Amino acid sequence: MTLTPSDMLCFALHSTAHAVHAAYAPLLQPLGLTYPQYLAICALNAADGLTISQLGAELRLESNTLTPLLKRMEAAGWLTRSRDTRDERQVRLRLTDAGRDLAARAASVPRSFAEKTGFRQSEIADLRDILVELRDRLKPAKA
Amino acid sequence: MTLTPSDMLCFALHSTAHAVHAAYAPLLQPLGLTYPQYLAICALNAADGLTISQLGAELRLESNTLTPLLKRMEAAGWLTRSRDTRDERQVRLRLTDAGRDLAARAASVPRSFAEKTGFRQSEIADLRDILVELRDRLKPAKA
DNA sequence: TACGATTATATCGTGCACGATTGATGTCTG
DNA sequence: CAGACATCAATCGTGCACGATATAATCGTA
Repeated sequence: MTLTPSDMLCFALHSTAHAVHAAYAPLLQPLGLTYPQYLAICALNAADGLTISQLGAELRLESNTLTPLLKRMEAAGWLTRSRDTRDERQVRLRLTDAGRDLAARAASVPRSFAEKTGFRQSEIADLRDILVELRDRLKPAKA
Repeated sequence: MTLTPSDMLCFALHSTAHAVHAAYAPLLQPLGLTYPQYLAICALNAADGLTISQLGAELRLESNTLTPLLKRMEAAGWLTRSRDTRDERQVRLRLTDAGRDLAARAASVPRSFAEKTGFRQSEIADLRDILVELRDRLKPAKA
């Protein structure tokens, strides 16, 4: 009864996440964005001025991943990173005009993706909610 | 109507895959395995003597990812990589005794994971099937 | 048989993810 | 107020993933 990867939920998740990543790539490449950078742009577009920790809480990442990613995005001219004047431990992230423009041009991406899946909006939302339920059972969000 | 990551199916998938990865880590670490290495061991335990392409078809990875991964596993003494004598382009992968032993010790891992989720077996299987459906719509398996 | 495709694997460069650690800033308490 | 502790970001090392490219073996066909 040797279980093969195809039998496993974990592998279905792993491989589907990669497939989704691959499906996003051609939509994001024209914008010069990687997928995690796209998530960061979306998060900041909805809530500008987040600290790295706050962005990390939203994306479930930590500074060891975010710092280099954000430095690349800063180098691309999409955002600024500056120490909070009240608490110099924190770094505030703010979209530049170019970054806000990019966010606007990326707004159609989720719709294009949804069409690729062929799923109805309700199916997409249901699946999302099941996944979030599973995720939060395995690893509750912090703060 | 700026969409944030929490609204998106893609992010739910992305973050849940990471959470599953993190949930597997403490189960695999005592065995000295990473998650992709665990998948490779399972695939080879079910079907020994695969070529790199065949393993890649199962895991949906290519030689640029698999070659270094398999070299590390060979260095750990879990498998052998040898050119097929009939077609020297291909590399055959075979578990060593240590590799087979490792597969046996890893057999309980999926059960431990399932318990962590708190989902019933039927729920796990249903979710797996939905994910596979989505994955194959986005990216049909090759060969 | 010779030579142009095709196939299988390997290599290289970049980016993401994460455990472990470091250093600087801020807070709390004796 | 001083020293212990906590918090925040950055750094380092390792492994995975993937696009692009290279190299060697094999196949097909003129």
